[in-house]
Amino acid sequence: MDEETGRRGAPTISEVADAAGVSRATVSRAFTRPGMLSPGTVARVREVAGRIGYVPNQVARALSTGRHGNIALIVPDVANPFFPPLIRGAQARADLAGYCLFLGSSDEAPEREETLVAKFAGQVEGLILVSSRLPEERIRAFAERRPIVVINRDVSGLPRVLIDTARGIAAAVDYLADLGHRRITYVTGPAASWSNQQRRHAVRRAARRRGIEMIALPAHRASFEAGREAVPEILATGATAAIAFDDVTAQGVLVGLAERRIPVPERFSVIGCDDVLGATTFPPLTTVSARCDEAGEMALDLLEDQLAGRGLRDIRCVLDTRLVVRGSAGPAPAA
Amino acid sequence: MDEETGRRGAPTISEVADAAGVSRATVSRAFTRPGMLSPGTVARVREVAGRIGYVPNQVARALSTGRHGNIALIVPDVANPFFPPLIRGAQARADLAGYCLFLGSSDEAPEREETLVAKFAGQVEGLILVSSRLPEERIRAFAERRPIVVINRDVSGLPRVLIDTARGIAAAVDYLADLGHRRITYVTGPAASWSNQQRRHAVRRAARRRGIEMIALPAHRASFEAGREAVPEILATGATAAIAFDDVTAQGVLVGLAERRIPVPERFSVIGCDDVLGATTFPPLTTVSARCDEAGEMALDLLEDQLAGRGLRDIRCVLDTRLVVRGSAGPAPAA
DNA sequence: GATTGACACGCAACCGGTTGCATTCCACTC
DNA sequence: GAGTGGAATGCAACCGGTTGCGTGTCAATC
Repeated sequence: MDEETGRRGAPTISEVADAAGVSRATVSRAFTRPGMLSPGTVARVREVAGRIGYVPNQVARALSTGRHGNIALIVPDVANPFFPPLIRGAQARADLAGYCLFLGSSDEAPEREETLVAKFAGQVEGLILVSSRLPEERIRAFAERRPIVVINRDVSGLPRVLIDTARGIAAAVDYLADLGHRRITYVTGPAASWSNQQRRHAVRRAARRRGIEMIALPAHRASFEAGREAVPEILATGATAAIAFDDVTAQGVLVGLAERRIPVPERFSVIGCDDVLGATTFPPLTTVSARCDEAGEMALDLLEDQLAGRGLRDIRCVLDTRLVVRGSAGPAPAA
Repeated sequence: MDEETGRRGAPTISEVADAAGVSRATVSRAFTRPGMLSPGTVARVREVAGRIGYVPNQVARALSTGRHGNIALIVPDVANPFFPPLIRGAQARADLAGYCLFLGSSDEAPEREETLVAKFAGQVEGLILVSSRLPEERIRAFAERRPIVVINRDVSGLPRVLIDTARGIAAAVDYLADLGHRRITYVTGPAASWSNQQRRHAVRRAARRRGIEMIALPAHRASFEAGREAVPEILATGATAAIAFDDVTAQGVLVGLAERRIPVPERFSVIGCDDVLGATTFPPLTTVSARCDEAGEMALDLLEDQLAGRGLRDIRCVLDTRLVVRGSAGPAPAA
């Protein structure tokens, strides 16, 4: 008993062994391989263990077996609503497989991500990196030490899951074109982001195919504010609709328009991407669903395969997307 | 080298010792107590270690020292915007103190929280439980094993930080009263929540003091939808303003009002609580700031004190709040 | 020149589990 | 009654670090 804190050291396997009159090996097996022991012994050991409050020490177990039972999931920013569904998906799968999920948030800073990964690497069996901001060679270096699965980052040679918004974006452009829009803008996201590049190209391609004009506007900062501040520029282009890099940016656009008393969708149409806001905006946001939850599930399945020794090293899972029509896009206003 | 995966076992302290021609103890000390060794030895050992890619094994270290260098932070739901600022605050402090923060999300389910805490308990030095949904005796039981700090839960005997919204709420009621509102509603949050009870009482007390009428409306579900669905009931009371349990609920109210083309704040005023949405709504939400980031910082500081052996076991930190005026509340409409 | 003490380093035990192998016991077969 | 095989359990090494204590070296002191 620690005098200072009143907290006593947890009972160890040896104490249980003494109390039950068996060897430490037997206690260990009573928990890990009960089939090896006589039913009576198992019951007796467990009873004693329960009585004195013994809980196997995970750390010691990990040291001798090399298996920690933990998986780390690192995201750039927990505050970004894109990630929680993904986290939840991964967590559900981790539960099923008996793994404990450790979450880390890097605040979009590569250095923080680096230290986070390094610290986690020693305590988990594998890691999932979401929208990693790390240089590719660093990711590869870590992958030498531990199995790694990446999400939304196309690192060849590693298992990766990519959300392919191209199809959904194309549907969004078609939708706008069908509604009579002839000039649209794309409000850009982080320049370094794989998703942003992919989305921007998708908008451009689809617009060209439909013969409508597309103007890309650089985002000066992150997300919401970027969207809000882009509104004057958007309007200056003479466009009648905007597709935003993500839902949060789209929400910014929505607010910027509301501030100028421009009714949506009557006078201007807005489409987001990711479908993370649900119907919490006004008007409810028409958006491209990214199925983030499935991305999380899939990443965990891939990692599990790696850990089990089965599963390919170089596998590229692409998740398709579709347009979710709500109320923020409508017919182009008469000129 | 593992034939299957191409991944080799990490170099151990023994390999470094052999390569550098010193004992394992010396290698260990070269990293943990360089002052004990001659500068030349330290340099040589580190050089060799770096060359063969040695990284101290955290698990082994934790086993022998009992110090893991990890802290767990468990929240009910990462998707709730209340938590990210708190997480960030805690993380910043953890960095400073050299701890690695493990995050867990319990999805509001006590059983999940229970297993999460149990799994984490063996691998961290201490835990922070935010808005825990666990029965008090369970929290106490875990606190026997590891230092625990709780946030927004008044468990006597444990270090706890409480966000006291009473003052801010009172200011909000005063503000509304000053603007001429005579009947207001409070849109309730989760019944089991400590914060909800506290806020509800605060509204009632302040309303009585100012001699205005206060009507509490039960929330049928969580947050956003609760707010949106409460709008008809709110309007039926004849009230001219609403204070919502939290910002997300307030956002729901805002959307519900917008759907009915009721302009805010011209015809109805809305005030939220927590200040987690910033100015991302339209109109920007007037709200009671909860200083969640500071709560996270403070909790980590308290935990650190516990771990260092200093610090009281039974300490109750109360964070004050204040009203943040934006644009969602205005003068009461003329009757 | 013997004594002393600081310094640098090695030895070996220890943290709390797991596990290959040896041992004991017993029922069963020939 | 000796031989055999399987079931139940113990022994002891091992996982990869940390650390108290002991030893050897060398310069300073008397």
